[in-house]
Amino acid sequence: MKTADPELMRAINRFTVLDTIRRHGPISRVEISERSQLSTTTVSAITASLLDDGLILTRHEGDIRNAAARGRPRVMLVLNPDAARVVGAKIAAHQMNFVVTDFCGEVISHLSLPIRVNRQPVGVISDLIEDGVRRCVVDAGLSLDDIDTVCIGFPGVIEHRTGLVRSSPILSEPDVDFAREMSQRLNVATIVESDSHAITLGHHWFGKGRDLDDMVLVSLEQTLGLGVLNGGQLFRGAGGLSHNLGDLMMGCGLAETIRLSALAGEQAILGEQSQQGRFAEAVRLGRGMAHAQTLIAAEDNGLTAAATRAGEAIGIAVANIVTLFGPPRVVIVGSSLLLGHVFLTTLSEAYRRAIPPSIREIAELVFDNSPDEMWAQGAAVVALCELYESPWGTTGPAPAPQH
Amino acid sequence: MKTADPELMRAINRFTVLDTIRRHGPISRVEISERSQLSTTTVSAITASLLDDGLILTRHEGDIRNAAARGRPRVMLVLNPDAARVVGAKIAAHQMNFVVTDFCGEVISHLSLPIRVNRQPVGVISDLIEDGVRRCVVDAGLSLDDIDTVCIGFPGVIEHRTGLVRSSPILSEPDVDFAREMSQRLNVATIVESDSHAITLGHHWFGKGRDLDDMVLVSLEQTLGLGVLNGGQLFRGAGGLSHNLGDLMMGCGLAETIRLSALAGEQAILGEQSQQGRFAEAVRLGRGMAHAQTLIAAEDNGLTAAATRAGEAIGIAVANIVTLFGPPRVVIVGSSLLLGHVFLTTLSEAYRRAIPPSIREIAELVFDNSPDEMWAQGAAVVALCELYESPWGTTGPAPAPQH
DNA sequence: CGATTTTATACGCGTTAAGGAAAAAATGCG
DNA sequence: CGCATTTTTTCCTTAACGCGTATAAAATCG
Repeated sequence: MKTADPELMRAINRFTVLDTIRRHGPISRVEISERSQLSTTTVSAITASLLDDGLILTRHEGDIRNAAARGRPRVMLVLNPDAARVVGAKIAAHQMNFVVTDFCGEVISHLSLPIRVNRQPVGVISDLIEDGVRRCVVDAGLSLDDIDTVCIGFPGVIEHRTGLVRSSPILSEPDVDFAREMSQRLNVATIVESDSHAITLGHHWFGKGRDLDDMVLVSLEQTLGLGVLNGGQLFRGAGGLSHNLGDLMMGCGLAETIRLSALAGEQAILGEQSQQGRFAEAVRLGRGMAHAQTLIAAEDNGLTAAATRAGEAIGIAVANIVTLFGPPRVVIVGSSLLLGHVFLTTLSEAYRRAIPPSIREIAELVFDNSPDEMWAQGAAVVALCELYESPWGTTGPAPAPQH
Repeated sequence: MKTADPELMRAINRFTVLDTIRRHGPISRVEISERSQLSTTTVSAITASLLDDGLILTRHEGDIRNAAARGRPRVMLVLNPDAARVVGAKIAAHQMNFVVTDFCGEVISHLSLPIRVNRQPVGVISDLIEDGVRRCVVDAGLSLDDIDTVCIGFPGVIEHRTGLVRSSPILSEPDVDFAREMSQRLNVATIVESDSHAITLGHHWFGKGRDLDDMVLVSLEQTLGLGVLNGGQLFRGAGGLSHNLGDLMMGCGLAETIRLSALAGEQAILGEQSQQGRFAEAVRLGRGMAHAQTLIAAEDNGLTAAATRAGEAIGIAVANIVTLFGPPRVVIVGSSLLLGHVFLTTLSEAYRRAIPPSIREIAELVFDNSPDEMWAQGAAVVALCELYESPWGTTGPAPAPQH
């Protein structure tokens, strides 16, 4: 059971203020006070402390109120981008993406490496990731010493609390302690997180979930993942395990059951054709879905059927997720969206038919195919969230030692 | 965003102490301090306040430590059963159950009314519930004025925050504001909650979930419900809606989909036979499942097939729930358990086959068919939880006004 | 039987943080 | 240049936690 002491109180209120400044751009102390329900006194004390710690900056310009601004002008506060730097990474089967971001989550440098890591030994993958991180940091004009935290987004089932990769399609062995591995290699605090969770927070900060504190995100890539945002925070089930939608069983009786991944996973959609020729080439380059889309446009019957089947299954699964979580919005992301029109309309239609009428109105479906960079940025956001919540100094301008 | 102030701090710590006393029976202050990580000073102050408010009592007997107990003997603290009384109710299609409990959740009186409320007008149902509550209170030797809170457990989709019954199989109309209706009739604060949520908390306090702060409960009655306990608290999705498992879609493609309720709902299992003769009689008395079990034992092929089909479907659904929430335990309750051996083994077997191997070990399945009284008691627990969290006085012995 | 030991609880004090009142700062307007 | 106005800071009060220590209550020992 969590007990409360002044420290917790300070942590909560500091985070509230910092998060308010992050969300609502340049903002004055009074407005923070209004938004957060904290007294102006408290806001003043906390902002003083944040300024003292160098986490925020004052900006005297930009008071965009009524031009007839009388009285003492507001001093606007913004995050100090230079307060910290983090690295976010997204590891996929055929592609690795790295970003370095500032304290605001803005991307400073981006590195995309089209390398197949699928089924490589853990040591090789660690090597590749280490190289990617180092290079991306150098590209940003920084050194690893300038980096506060690294967060690596991995497909599969990840135990966030311990940094354990319980199972991942790109690792041949289970239960890899990747967090420790990378922390040691880089000598920087490293978080390992499910890629779905990363992109969920990414959308919460910068994407399709900016306005909501409750939502669900479904990611359709090599694995089928889920991120649940509840009260502005990621919902991590008991044990902090990430979810794996692909393991959901579709079907009524044992005779006809099949896992969702076998219906709508990347491999299931692309099928056997993808093992050969130009298709295999495209897949190897991480462009399997795009290639499939051109084939579908050219009326490839097999692929069209696969896309339809996958769309239906996902639509039903999403309806079930909505039944369980009742979110106001479902954001659907991932490479499978590249399958195009057939897939999307089938999905939407299946969803519409599967959702119980009584809750048909509560959730809206939103599709988004942001580039891989955004996934890496999401991982960076995961790292930033931890920084935001970590304790820094104490509130208030420390009683300056009298000289 | 929730901000912190001394009031919140106090509320958190008071609750922690109160909950520790409730859970760990007669307990001394030192032990509370050890368990809660609060200093002995704080525990002393808070317990003084709780004693002052009459919520707890001291007991000088019962120090069950090492017999060679030297030093000052510990003073044991227990909840004061008389600190409050609440009413819990479980409303089902053919049966209403009421309990009055003390502050510890112990049942003082229990009333079971075998009345069919199914599809009655809202006014009639309200009348019946009102009568039941009043009579149960009188049976306990109390008057309604002695009751602090009433909680009514309803099947269906309930919005706990507002007390709205969004949809329920026993109400013919949607969106009934039952909380207000009953509050007005009884002139006592009334909570409306999903019956699944009620029995979940009931099991957390007294049943199969006493030792766990994270678990999932699946209830199989007229409706198929779900309760998720996360960190010792009920997980209520966005908007505080309760879940409805019965609305889950089983099946891969649109052609073969069917809702879980159509496979494993009470009506789906009992089938058309239950409309006639002695079976109908049994159903009307709320003994449909028990009757079905005797028929199955007598090798009724139709019913056996139905039970098998339902067991398979539920087993798969439970596996999917575990995939999503990863709880260490799943408690399965409800009248359908009365179907007996065929149903239970099919369910377990289907679960075993449907659960992904990687997480096969994390969750255990537990069956429980406690009597209806426990559901009502669970509703009482819901009411008690609100009382526990509500602010009472201030911490510590108020600085006695100097005379 | 009283002194000593041992343990539990209570009390005083210091620290930290929130919040209210009022002063101080910074600007526009007459 | 003084005054009105709005924002921010300063000072003070209140509340709560934790530390150290005093006190209370029993068991043991001389």
